[in-house]
Amino acid sequence: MKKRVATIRDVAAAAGVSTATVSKFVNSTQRFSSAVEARISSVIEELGYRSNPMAQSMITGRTKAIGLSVLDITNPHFTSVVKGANRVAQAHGYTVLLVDTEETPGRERQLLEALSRRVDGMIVYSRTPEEEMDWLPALNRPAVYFGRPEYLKLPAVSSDDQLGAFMVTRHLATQGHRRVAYLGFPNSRRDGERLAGVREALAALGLAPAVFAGEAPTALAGEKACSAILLGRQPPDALVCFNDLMALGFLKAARELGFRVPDDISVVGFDNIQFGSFATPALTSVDLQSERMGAAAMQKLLASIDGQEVEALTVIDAQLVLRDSTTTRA
Amino acid sequence: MKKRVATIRDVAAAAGVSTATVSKFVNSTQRFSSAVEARISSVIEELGYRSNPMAQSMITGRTKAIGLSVLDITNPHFTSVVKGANRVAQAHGYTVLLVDTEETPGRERQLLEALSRRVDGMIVYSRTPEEEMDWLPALNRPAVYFGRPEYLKLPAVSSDDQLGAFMVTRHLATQGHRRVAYLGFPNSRRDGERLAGVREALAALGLAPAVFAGEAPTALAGEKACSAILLGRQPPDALVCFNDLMALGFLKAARELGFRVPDDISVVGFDNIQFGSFATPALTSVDLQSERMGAAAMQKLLASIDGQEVEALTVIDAQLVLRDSTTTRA
DNA sequence: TTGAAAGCGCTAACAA
DNA sequence: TTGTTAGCGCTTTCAA
Repeated sequence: MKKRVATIRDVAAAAGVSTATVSKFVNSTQRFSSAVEARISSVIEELGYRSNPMAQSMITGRTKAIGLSVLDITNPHFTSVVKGANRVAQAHGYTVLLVDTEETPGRERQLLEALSRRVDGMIVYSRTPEEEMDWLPALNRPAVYFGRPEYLKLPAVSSDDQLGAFMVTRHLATQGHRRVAYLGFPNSRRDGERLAGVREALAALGLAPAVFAGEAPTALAGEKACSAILLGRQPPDALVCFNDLMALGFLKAARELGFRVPDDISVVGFDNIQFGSFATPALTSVDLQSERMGAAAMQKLLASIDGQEVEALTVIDAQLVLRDSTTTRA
Repeated sequence: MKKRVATIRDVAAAAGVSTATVSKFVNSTQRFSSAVEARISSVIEELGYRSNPMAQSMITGRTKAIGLSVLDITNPHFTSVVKGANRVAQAHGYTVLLVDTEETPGRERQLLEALSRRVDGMIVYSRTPEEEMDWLPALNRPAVYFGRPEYLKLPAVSSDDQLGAFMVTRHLATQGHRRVAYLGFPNSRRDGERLAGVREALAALGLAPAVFAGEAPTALAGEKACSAILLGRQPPDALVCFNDLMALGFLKAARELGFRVPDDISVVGFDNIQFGSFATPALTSVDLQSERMGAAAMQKLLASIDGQEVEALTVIDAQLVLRDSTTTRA
């Protein structure tokens, strides 16, 4: 016996009204006589009727779903972004379709294009150069972009990376560090801003950073980069890492090489992931408020889906969180 | 000017064929004369036609989407599960709708019921007692369950928690530990199995564990539980924690209390999250192969959607990963 | 206050 | 090889 799900027609028939009436009642677009409403209600209850969201979407063109694409769900920064976005979405009755591009921009376009027809809007955290993302606005769906788009005309949410980097570098300088290095991940859109912040703060003192490049925004890359930084001819007395993951890897490798943080070198990262506080020494970090970023992006997207005007760029500010991986230099 | 998207009818008209022909061609359910195929192709290209997945789903009843519900996306264990599941889904052309129940079972049912009509199947990682989840099979959608269902008749994927706990406890015993304690999280379905494994291994030596209960499966709960464990009258010489997060928190608090791990106490966790290796000392852990679990669950679900027979229970085995938080006792 | 009827964009028999 | 024709389950004028 095939158990068919009840349709609006079944309800209408059983309640002795038209499908139009049921539809309007269910969506509370119109009130009816209490007799009718009661009848419909009880039939719905009895039949266990639930409207078919597909059919509904087909007509209304709205799916109550949002596509969210991140670079790597395994990175706690992105996890927090997802958390924040998801929370807001849920509160508004939306569900999140997750796209993890796994740091491979190749599939990104394909995935998002396929997704675009199944969602009411998308939030995109991408590494692809803006100039190669013309297809995104062309999808003709409300979208929010993470970062500071210069070419793309899309509402965006961004952290203030340059200011964050400036702040932490300035702090390091104030604490007496003079040989500040930056371990970056040049492939990232944010890398330039962070480096600029470091440069800016140092330039005020007539200094410049040594710059190192990691091969990925991961702990492993941080580990690998360590020896070149610490065992070079002019080892720095402070290191600003592109993110906490790299900093964590660096910390581990430094210890294995026999260096002591922060005595030999102060280390800071970005993102303030929770695991920074469980490292030894606990990691000083620039908190970009990842979860708030995700929430802000979702809020913005929902507002724009709702037809509201949204400002072009929302900047979430950075906050320096001091822990034990930084110290004062004589 | 309203830019309308091309429908199958537009394509059919422009190519001088019927919509049925276009449909069959697009879905490659049938071949046509090369002249016709060429004409359709070029029209599709020209009009930028893409089939409307909603309309398609409404008819076929398949959405090419899978609902995946986890307890807390912020926990790296779940993150890895999502990663594994997502990878398999993507490879099969499915997208993942993420549901983060945030450890609050209240919304779970509501969220999943709403989701069930928009997905072809679901994977559920839940904390709700099985007896209260009758609604899940009632949703009448293929589903895969994480754990070992006894009441629910659902295909499942599970780690071998008891064996994992047995292994690590046995190892601790072999290394000379005699006062092994367990810091659990009784709300979890897995807690009982892990504790049973600890008990089993200890019983072989005529020993029994001291059992402590954490208030959440988080690092913070691990921190909080620390003092009661270390400063009690009979402090243990080894502690098995419910998961790595709790172990990490414990490690931190223990250090703050002036204890030394592993000299004063050996500590192990479950999940083998990547951040365990960045703690000091690096955390010994039972690797449950979270990512593989996610992948296995998705594979199983897709197979069952595909109409294949799937075995009731897939067990992913646990592997002990030794690091520096455990040692040998005299 | 209620209902009839025309679709939304597509697929799937079935015909030709 | 191609087309005709019913719908899928629902919303939405528009009329009663």
